[in-house]
Amino acid sequence: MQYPLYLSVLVPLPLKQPIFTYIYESGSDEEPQLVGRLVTVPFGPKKCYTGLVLAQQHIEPEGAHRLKPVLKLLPYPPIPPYIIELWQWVASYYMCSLGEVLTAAIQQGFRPDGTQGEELKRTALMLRGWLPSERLMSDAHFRGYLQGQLKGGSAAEKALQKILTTYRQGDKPPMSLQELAEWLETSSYTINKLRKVGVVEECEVLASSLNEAVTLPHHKVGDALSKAITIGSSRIALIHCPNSRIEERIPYDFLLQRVAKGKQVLLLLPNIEVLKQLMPELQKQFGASLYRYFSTTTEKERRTTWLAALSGEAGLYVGLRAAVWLPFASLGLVAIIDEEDRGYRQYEPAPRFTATNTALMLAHFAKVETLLLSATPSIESYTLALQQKYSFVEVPHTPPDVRVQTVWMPKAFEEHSVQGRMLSFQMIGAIREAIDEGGLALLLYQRKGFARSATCPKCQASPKCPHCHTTLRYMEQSRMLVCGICGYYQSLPNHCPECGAGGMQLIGTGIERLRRAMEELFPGIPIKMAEEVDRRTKLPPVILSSSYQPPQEFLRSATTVGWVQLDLLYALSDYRANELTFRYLMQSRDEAPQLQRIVVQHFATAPNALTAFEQNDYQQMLDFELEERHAILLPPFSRHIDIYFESAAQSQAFQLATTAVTTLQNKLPEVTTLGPAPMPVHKKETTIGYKVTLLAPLQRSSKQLRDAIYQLLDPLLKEYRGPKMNCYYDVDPL
DNA sequence: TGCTAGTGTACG
DNA sequence: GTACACTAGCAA
Repeated sequence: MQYPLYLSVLVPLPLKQPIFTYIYESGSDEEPQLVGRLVTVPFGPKKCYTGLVLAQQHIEPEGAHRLKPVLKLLPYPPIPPYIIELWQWVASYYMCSLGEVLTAAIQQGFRPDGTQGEELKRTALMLRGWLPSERLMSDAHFRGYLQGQLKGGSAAEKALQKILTTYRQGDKPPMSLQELAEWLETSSYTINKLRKVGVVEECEVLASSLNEAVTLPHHKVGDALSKAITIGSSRIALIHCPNSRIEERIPYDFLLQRVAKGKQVLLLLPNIEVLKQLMPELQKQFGASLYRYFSTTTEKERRTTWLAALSGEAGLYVGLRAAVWLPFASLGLVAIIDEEDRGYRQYEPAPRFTATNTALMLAHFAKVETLLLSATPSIESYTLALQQKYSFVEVPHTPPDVRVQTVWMPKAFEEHSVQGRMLSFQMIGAIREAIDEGGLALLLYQRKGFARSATCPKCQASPKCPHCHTTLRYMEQSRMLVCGICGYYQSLPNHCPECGAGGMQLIGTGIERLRRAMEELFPGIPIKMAEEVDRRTKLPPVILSSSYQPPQEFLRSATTVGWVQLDLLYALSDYRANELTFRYLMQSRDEAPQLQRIVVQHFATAPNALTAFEQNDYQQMLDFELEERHAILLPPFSRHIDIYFESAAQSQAFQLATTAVTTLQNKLPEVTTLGPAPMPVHKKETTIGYKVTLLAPLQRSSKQLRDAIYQLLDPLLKEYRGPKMNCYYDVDPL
């Protein structure tokens, strides 16, 4: 008996309600299992999208709408139910549409979208050709009928016999008619006959489903790190590897063992730089069972990896944050390297999610273990370890043999031991040592341009960005005043635009001024900015980096690291500033194998991060942070959610954000609601955004909190009349 | 009256 | 996200 099936299909669009019903006419006797399958469906008057089947039923649903039919059932295996559960969790936890999660989770290449009528772009891994028909293989009646049709002893009947005795479904790729004739040892006339009666039919098959089995790697002699790992009953282990370099945080042997057992292992890395650095060794260790999944690989390779994950191929799956979307059919382990890294956070576009947290949920739904390996774990993870939600492993280590000098700049100025505005005698001495021994001095100064501002000597006015209202910095190279946020630029005016006085003064310092000072102090020595260095030739003796996380390859060669002004990081108005300062200090020393000495200049008195770093004491930083954050209920002692209101109309956005703040403060008094804070324009359009920050106590479940927010804000947005307003959430921002 | 730009609504 | 219907504003 045949009847139509009604499918609930999730479409990859950012809608509040992205699930729609379609009709599927099934051709076979049994009810096909379509949940988890990808289907192409018509949507609206012109478009069609590939969506995910969430449910099926044969009872006609209510509503008099005329339902549209499914256009095509994609030949991928179904997405495992626990993966769909994970995606639903992401949409709910990170407060975004399930359609947005689907868009992120299944890349464009795997779900061809297009215009109705026009042939959908065929996916590259499909093989097209002729094979014995599915009906022949599955339907005994049809088989009998065909055998009756073809005269006994005829060439066609012999060919059918051959198919029935030798062919098993899926063991041959689709063939051309000529190849089919060769296989069946018959003529094109007979093939044509078989085609007409329906013994063979044209079909499309996934190329990868015919992959031959990969030999799994042998498991080798254990490394010390793998031996140290123990995982408790919580199935999550936080592994603290103090003073380690990135390659020392990969438990190769532990991962190999799981792969050798025929399991899929997900290895998450925080950024492309680390990934490139580790790739040769990973390739050596895992060989053919290494599957790569990140944006710089070819689309074909990503698709192979995706299909391998979905078909349950054992192996090590390596990727950046997007690899958490791989639909693993037989996951055995998740390993996250440097879980605290900001590279795991995605801000734009939605879903705004943290891959570390999402990967933990992936492992949770798959009921497998997770390893978090880090040199400086986040306060959040450490707290969970303290609460015994994670088991905690401290890997033995040897403190590095590096000379650490700290210079308190106010005192240095007082003693007149500062040259070129910002370099103490200690710093200059350390740089000179590096130059003399033929090493590399790497100076860190996270301040772009030449000067902080151009200021009028008479009225003290400084040109500001018309979009962001921040003071424009002066860039020496382009001789322009530039906005550090949106990139707006203008030339340096000769006269003050406010009062007309002449002789604008350049106030404050930037990395370009540092370079000029260095050139005066070290004449004849090549001094380069990090971005100018030609990586193919020998490194210059001095490199200036405007990032506190300089490129790994410079750290690898550095013999001296100089922090020109620690305060630019430490004094950020971010409750994670101290934690971040400690982490970057540690990295600038521990990831540099050649390092002899490190000099840190600072203005603040005894920053905790610096003292903890000098004493090589992670615990000291943690204790300080936990106390600070507990006192004012910051994460991990509260939940942090940011709400954004964006519109071209500034006053309306501000007004709505203000109303939201008052409503939230009145109705949720236990939650600290801050803002609205104006946000810099981040897109090219002239939209203005306001941010409202919520810090909610942990007593209430996060689900309850989110529901309460929706209940209060949805009516506000519904009532709002005026220019287009965009409102979105950012849960657990980093 | 005709055109354009902006907005609201629905999409199964 | 895209398509289409609708409306306000404006020029002919």
